[in-house]
Amino acid sequence: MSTGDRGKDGGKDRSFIDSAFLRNFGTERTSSCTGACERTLVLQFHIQFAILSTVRATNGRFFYVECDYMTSPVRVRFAPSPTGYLHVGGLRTALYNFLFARHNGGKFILRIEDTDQSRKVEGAIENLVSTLKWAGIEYDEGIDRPGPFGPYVQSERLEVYRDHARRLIESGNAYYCFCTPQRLEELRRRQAAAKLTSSYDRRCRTLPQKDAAARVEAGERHVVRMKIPLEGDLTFNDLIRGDVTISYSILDDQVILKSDGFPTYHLAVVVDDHLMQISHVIRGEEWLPSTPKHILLYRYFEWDVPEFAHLPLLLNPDKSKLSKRQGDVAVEDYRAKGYLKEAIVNFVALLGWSPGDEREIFTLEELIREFSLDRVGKSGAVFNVEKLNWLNFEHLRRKSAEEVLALLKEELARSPFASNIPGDAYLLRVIASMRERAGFVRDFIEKCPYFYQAPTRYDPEVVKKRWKAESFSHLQRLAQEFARLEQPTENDFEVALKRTAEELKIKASELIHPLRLAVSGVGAGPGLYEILAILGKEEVLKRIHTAIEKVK
RNA sequence: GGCCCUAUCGUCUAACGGUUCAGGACGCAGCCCUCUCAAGGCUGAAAUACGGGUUCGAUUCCCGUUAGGGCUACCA
Repeated sequence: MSTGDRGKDGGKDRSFIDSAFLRNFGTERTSSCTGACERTLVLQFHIQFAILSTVRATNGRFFYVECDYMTSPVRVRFAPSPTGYLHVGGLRTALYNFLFARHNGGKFILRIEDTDQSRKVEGAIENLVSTLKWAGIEYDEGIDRPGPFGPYVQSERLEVYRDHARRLIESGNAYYCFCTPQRLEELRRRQAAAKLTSSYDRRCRTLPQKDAAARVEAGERHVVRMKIPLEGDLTFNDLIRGDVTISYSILDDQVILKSDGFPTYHLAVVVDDHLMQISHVIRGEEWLPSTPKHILLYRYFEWDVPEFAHLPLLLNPDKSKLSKRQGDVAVEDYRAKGYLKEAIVNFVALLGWSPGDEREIFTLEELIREFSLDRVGKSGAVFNVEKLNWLNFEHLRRKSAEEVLALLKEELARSPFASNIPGDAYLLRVIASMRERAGFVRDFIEKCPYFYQAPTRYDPEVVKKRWKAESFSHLQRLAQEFARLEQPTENDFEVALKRTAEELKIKASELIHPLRLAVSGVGAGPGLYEILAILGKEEVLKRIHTAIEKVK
């Protein structure tokens, strides 16, 4: 919990606080505790639903709290730059924003941050959008969901940023800079050689505004830089980390408008977040150090500052920031590998957030119901595929047979058995028998190809272990028994097999194992009688005869 | 280098100063079940980085050390 001071408002304290808190503490508590105590409480409990419009002392000791309940003050956004694929870290950021919005009855916006022309990748936006939608993360406003604050693509808003840059120059909070990249490069080299912290030396900051304007007018290449106060520091509150203080002395006069006329992230994010009425900025921890620059911009524009929540990073197994080279990082990769969206969403939600009790399996709806920022942790989390696999298994298990059937048919269409896909009734029986053996949909094919095709080879290991010299005659005899059955069920097969074993004076397992090998080619799988019943008498007999000929 | 953030089993985490031999989950090992493989059940190994404080009492609060990460661009 933290203070949510929204700044300049004529001395009035305006904090975001939780409506539930207000209901609980609003009237009764205020009159039963001292002003100082109440104030502390309010500040500690601040959350997000209502604006505290008045906090004033009466009879010298008590505070009364009045509040305006806002209908739906929460507006959050996911603002990726379209550089190719959707990173799992990005998916988590998007998910947390989405969950936060839905949980609080707010809006979730998708904004594309494509202000770096050199990093633009063809088709990246489409891919981003389709992956997000696949995962079930639906946004209320965005590229293809028009809203009142569009356009939602930054490259289509260049005029807005230029206007705002101009405003900052006029108010004296930014200035034109004509330093060439060469000079800056040289500057950095000298600073490095002298073992100094590299930063812009602010040469153009003191240029007379008139001269600078004239040079711009004359067409001289330039950028716009924001002014950082020469001394002091800035403390802001992060919903996840608490107070963070950063000294101005280490901040650069950041470029906010590039020489190509595009804004940098810092300008664009602040302008858009304000114009789009974003209430909470929930983003990756990599932005924590530059947040003071953003807050400074809000102040320069005289805008209210939104709440900030910086999410811990996702890590590689070696704890470095999750990146390519150490496994897959694209959501698309996991999708292609056959992971269920339910599993990925569940898994990613648990990387940094926990429900507080011992539940592990969540649907998206349950996550919406349970999610809250104050149960988000502060430390980075390693992306651990083992647990994702387990979650995939759990979510697959929870799907109805019909759902799995649909998925299986899609998978079969892409498989070697595409030309000969069995009917639904048959597939349903396969699904029932393979359920607890399948972690992925494709396991209903790959772990039991014998349901789609007679074995073409017999696992040599199993042959060695289970196939005895007598097995030929035993199976011969068994085939004769089976041949007499009419439309045999699982139980009929079992009874017939046990009777045969008795007559042969051998243990049932001496028939079971060779038979399993004969019909499936492998040594593992569902119960044998289940397999037999699914395959059917004719197929079983055929496979027994083939095995007798081919196994040696 | 400078600045910022972080620190509980191998991994994800719970514990919001006190019924904690630090709980759960994944993974791992063993046992049970069993026609195999799974699933399931039971059991086990496994953690508060270190050092100082504060306190009657610290995983929990403070400081330092160490370690890891992030940032340090006319990239986001």
